[in-house]
Formats: sequence, structure tokens, C-alpha cells
Amino acid sequence: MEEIEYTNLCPECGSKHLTRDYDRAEVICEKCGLVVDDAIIDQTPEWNAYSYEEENKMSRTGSPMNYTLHDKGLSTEISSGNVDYYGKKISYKNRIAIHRMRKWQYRTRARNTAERNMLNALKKINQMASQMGLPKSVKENAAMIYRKVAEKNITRGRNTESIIAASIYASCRQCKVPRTLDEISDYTNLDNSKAKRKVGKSFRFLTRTLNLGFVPPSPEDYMPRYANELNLDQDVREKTFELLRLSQKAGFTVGKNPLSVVAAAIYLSSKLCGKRKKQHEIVEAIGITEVSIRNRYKEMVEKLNIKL
DNA sequence: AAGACGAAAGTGGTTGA
DNA sequence: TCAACAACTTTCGTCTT
Repeated sequence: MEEIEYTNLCPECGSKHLTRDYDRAEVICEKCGLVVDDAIIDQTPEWNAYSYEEENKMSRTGSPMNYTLHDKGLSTEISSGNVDYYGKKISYKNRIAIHRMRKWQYRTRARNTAERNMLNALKKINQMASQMGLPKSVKENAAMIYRKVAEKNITRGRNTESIIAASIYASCRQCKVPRTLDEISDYTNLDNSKAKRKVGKSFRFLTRTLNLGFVPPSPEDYMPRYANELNLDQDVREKTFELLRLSQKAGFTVGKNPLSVVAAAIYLSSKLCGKRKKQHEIVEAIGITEVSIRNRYKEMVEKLNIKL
């Protein structure tokens, strides 16, 4: 976690000890714990270069390159006949040389298209991750994941957008930066009703082919983020954490939405600490329904034998 | 009157034949 | 590929504080 002094003051307590938490993409007040800003925009230049050549391509001189055209209409074909421009026969020796040239022309061009696609994709990753306010490490990790997928040549026939989103989601999971599949799907251009399913499918596909071996996200991973969002006091946070640990140990949380479990734990612990949060407050922050909180809550009270 | 509760019906995803 | 299934959501009337 990188800590840089933030220039503004905390609107809650006026303290100027604000820190940027790039891991969670939040600005937090050290004194009162208020989350001043929960979507830090990365302010580094808008392009990232992932290799020396790319850095050169991206230098700020001239107009930007247009990567949408295959070869910008500038290529020359080496034709495959064995007569020259005037119709004269080409000697055997020259024919071999020309054949070799043709081969290399084909090879270099194929490499260039692949690289161009890669560049486009990396640009998009950068863009999406910045919009979501994700830290640089997550961005770079996502780019690396995407690169691995592309190298295996398995993006063909699949929607690039969903693979990009899946790479970002996988990166978030690896870096323990809690973002839900829903949130990430919202930032794609995919049709809203199907976005989550498509991204999820790509994600599963991606983990399978790269052998990323993910364990399902645990409620604890999500806890700190929502604790910040809901402005929970330290004692409530600790209680929540304890409840989550006990619940996991008791084993009744498997197969349940980790978000519901977090929500219930927060609701219960705030109640136990006498600093009650309303169900609808928690619902707003976490994005599930009151009914789900109640169900998990009821179960938690029952299974953990909690006296109210 | 706000907040919590719970029943009932509907939705989307998983599983196993 | 299809039905059964569990978890979750939506909706809405009722109870509690």
C-alpha cells in the first residue's frame, strides 16, 4: 500500500492526514477512517507502453497512428508467378531469393497484425482499469494475463471485450482488490443483460486454459472495502471480522454469495456493538437485497448461538 | 412512521441424468 | 439437452419499535 499525502482536508474531521490506498483505490482519512474518495483516477499519462518498441510508437510526435487499418494501405505484394514485370522468365537463383523474400514479408506482416491487436487490447485494458480507478499494479497484471491468453491463440472467435474484462477481473482477484463481476461488466460495451454472463464465461475459460486455480473469493476479501464505505468504527470492524471467521469455520457460508455473508456480518456486528446500521444502508453499499441480509443474518444468529 | 420481518412467486446458474 | 434444485431477488402485506 502506497501512502502519499493528499492535498485536501477530510470533510468529516478536518484532518489533513489523508492517504491514498492504491490497493483499494481509495483515499482514506487516517484520523476518522472516512473514505474521502473511492475511485481514485490514475493520473499518469493515458498510455502505457509494454515494451521498448511500443514506447517508441507512442512518443508524442506527429499525429497518432491509426491502428484500425490493417496495413494502412502501404504494403507491397510480392507476386508468386515466375515471370518478371516484363514477362521475362526469372532465373532459378532469383526465384529462390524472391521466394525467401515473400516468405519473410508474410511472416513480418502477420506478426504486425498480432501486435496491433495486442496493442489495441492493452490500450483498452488501460482505459477500462482507469475508469474503474484501479491501481497501476492491477492494470499491469491484467495486461500480463491478457498477453498470456493472446499468446495461446485462443482469443479467436471470442469476444475481445469480454476477455479483456475477464483479465481485469482475474487481476483484481489475484491482487485482492475486491471488485465484483457485476461492477466490471458494467464498464464494458457489452449488452447489459448478457454482459455478466459473457464476462463470467470468459473468466472461467481463462482460468482453465492458464491454470490460474482460483479459490472462490471469501467474504473477508470484500469486508474492508464495505466497512470503509459504511464508515464502520473499529470495534464494529473487528466484530465483523470475528463473525466472518467463526461463520467460515462453522461451514455454513459455502455456496452462499460472499456479499450476502459480509452484509449479514456487518448488520449483526453493528447491532451487537450498539451502533446499528439500517438494512437499507447496507443494501445500498453492497448491492444485494434486504431479504438476503435477513436470511444470512438469521442463519448466522442461529448457527453461532448468538444471544441478542 | 420508519424499519424489520417473512411469505410467495420469479430469475439465472449449476448439476446430474 | 433438459429437468430438478438451491440461492437470490422482487414484491408486498404485516409486525415492531
